[in-house]
Amino acid sequence: MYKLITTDGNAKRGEFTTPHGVIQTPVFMNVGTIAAIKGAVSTEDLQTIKTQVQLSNTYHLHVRPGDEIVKKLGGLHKFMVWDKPILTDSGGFQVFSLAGLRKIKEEGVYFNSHIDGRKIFMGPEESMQIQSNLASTIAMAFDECPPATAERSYIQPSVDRTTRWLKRCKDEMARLNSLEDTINKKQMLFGINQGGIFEDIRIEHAKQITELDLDGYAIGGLAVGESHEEMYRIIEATVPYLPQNKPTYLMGVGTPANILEAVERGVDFFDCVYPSRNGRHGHVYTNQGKLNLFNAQYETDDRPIEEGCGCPACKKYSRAYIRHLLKAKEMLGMRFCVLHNLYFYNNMMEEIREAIEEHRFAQYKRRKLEGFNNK
RNA sequence: GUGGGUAUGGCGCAGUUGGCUAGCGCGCCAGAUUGUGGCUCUGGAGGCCGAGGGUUCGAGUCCCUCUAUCCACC
Repeated sequence: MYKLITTDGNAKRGEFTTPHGVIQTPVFMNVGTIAAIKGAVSTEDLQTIKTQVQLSNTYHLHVRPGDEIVKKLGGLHKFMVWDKPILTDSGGFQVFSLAGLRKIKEEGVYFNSHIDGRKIFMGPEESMQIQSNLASTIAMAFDECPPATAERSYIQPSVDRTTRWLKRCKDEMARLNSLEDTINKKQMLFGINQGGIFEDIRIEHAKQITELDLDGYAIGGLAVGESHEEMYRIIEATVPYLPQNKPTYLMGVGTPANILEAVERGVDFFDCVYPSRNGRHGHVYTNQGKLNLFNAQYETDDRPIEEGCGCPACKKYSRAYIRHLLKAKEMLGMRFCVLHNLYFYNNMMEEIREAIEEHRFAQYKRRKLEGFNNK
């Protein structure tokens, strides 16, 4: 259940109540694709870096260790020892982003495993069954995510199929939630809006999926090659046609600046691999922009990544030490950077929520963006 | 001491029967990365080819001397 606390322009400050606790929005979900945030990050760490929601992935967990195994062990929450909300992505994106050979049919998608190459079929029902086995808090609909370069003639039939798939997802989820041995019988389902960079297709699709009365709605198929301007234009055009009494989730986005722009346009949920992946690569976020700790200039820099930052890395360790760890390919270096970046994101979301509550979001955003550009 | 091998960017190596601005891997210096394969990709800097002499239109490639180093033997 989504409760709107207050607004500031189009920016929304809300609370989303789930069976695993309340999510304060806007929120950035921390990506742990394989039931772990890469970089040796534990549940204990997540508590210190203000994580509210973890995101895991249907496709990855289906391939390894297998959703049946996770179910036997009591579901994802018990498996990874995390009692707060978990959102599972449907596997739709992975089918299109990393499976090399694939065939899209009305019933679903045939493709090869990226682990051992074996053939896998996944359709709406399979995705729901896997997510039900994983017992996440929120399941995502199984959709097709076409590239930004896709033409209208490809997008329209693809979106129509995604709509048909969404109805099947809803029916299957309802069936699964009613079964006796289902772990989470209150699993929520978010639908996904598609339509590439065509506003009219986006809007029409938004209207159609809104009728299905799901628990939340995502905007998918963005940040896949189009420009920032195009992305903002589509968000601005689409959000008004999604239900305002449900959370809006912008999938896979993005940079801190992307998030500020999207919050301003009414988005509540975000997720992105940037803070964790960039962290593993030594790129760290600060209020003065992004730093690459591999750069030679940090070799003797004994300052923390960011002065005054409350993350476990900045409290004690220097840029020079972390750079050394990174250069030596020591896991601890990655770990510090990932913890810092996730803290940076989670903390920024907290600041955003406060700014909206105090109706000074526009000012907050402007200052933040100015800082990022200082680099 | 004798015989043999090797000397090419920080390290490890390619460089055909001598032919144009000497390559490659790693490292180094930068840059990409948006519902994650700790990956991958893209640029860049850096070498008077151990030293000296010779042959030749032309030598990293052939010849001589020296130096360094490795192996075997005494």
